[in-house]
Amino acid sequence: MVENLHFASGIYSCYIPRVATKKKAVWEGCPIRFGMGVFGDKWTLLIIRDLMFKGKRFYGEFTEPVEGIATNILSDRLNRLQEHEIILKERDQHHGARFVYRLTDKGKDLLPVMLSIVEWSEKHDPNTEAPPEFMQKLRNDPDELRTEILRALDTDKV
Amino acid sequence: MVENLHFASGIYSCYIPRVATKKKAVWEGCPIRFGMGVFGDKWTLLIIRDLMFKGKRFYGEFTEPVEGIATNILSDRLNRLQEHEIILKERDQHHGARFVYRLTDKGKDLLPVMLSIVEWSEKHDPNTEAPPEFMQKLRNDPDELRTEILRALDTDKV
DNA sequence: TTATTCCACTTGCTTTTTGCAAGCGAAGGA
DNA sequence: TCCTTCGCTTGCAAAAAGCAAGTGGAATAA
Repeated sequence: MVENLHFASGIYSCYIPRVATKKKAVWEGCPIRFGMGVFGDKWTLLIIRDLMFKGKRFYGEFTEPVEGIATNILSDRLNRLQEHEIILKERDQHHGARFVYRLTDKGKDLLPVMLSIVEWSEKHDPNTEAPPEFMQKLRNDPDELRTEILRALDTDKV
Repeated sequence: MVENLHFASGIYSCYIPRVATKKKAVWEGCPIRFGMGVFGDKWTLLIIRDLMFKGKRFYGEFTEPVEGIATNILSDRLNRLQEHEIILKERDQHHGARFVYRLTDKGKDLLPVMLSIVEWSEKHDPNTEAPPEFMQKLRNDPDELRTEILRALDTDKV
């Protein structure tokens, strides 16, 4: 039975040596566990969604009450994302009082993760609001869609 | 600037109407938010990983101290996953005292999400333990890899 | 039949994280 | 100079997670 999983047995075995010790959890090693250490909570991927798909860049924009993240949690998650080098923070050229948050290349690399979540949710959420033309593009020409999104993120930089 | 995101503007706009109201969060609608409502925590995807890649099927196996999930949390997550129809629970034919947990089709549909996380983590975790031959297959022939994994999950059923 | 073991939780308690509202200091503009 | 905006920080209440021990049903052993 488990022998059939021989192709995954490498992944299986890779968890054994690194055990989360008391008071000092180890989140590296296993790829899924590593991911959970970075975005294993409700809010992190929602922030990344806002940066990636919604064109949000300013602190204040993230607090808009769509889901309604608390400002202390937002502050904490933005810091963690900076520590993980998934976003970076710079002064706004045109509006000196505020900062601009942008995805790094490492952050942009999360695009396939985001899109696979979108695809799963659109299929299984009976009340999905994912726009049909987006889903159509995602299914018919995902490479083109990814390129478009990345291009938009780059031009957005200015 | 944001105009460049026209292709995603549908996704953008789809968040506006459904606002998480006080004490009654709405997790449907937006695909990313929907996903977070299902697996937006540290443990859920680790359990799915164990079912999908590690051939684990019994309650006791999930508690093995690799990451070390507490039994009350495990119980809670298994119940939630059942409610979401991502896993199902049956008596073990050969060993009547215990139950077998298995992924439903909806659960197996999470495979692309899992694999995209694996790909991202392998790239960005300097201490990754993802086996090279698995990653090679994932990059060279992802369709074949997915098929293999799904086939193994089905034969595993017996 | 009775006793024992295994299994899958459940309970009670402590610790940590989150949520919420208010406040605060630095920078910029009037 | 004063006022506003921005990006947090603080204090406190509520919820969730972690931990260890206990429980009750089903199977197996005597």
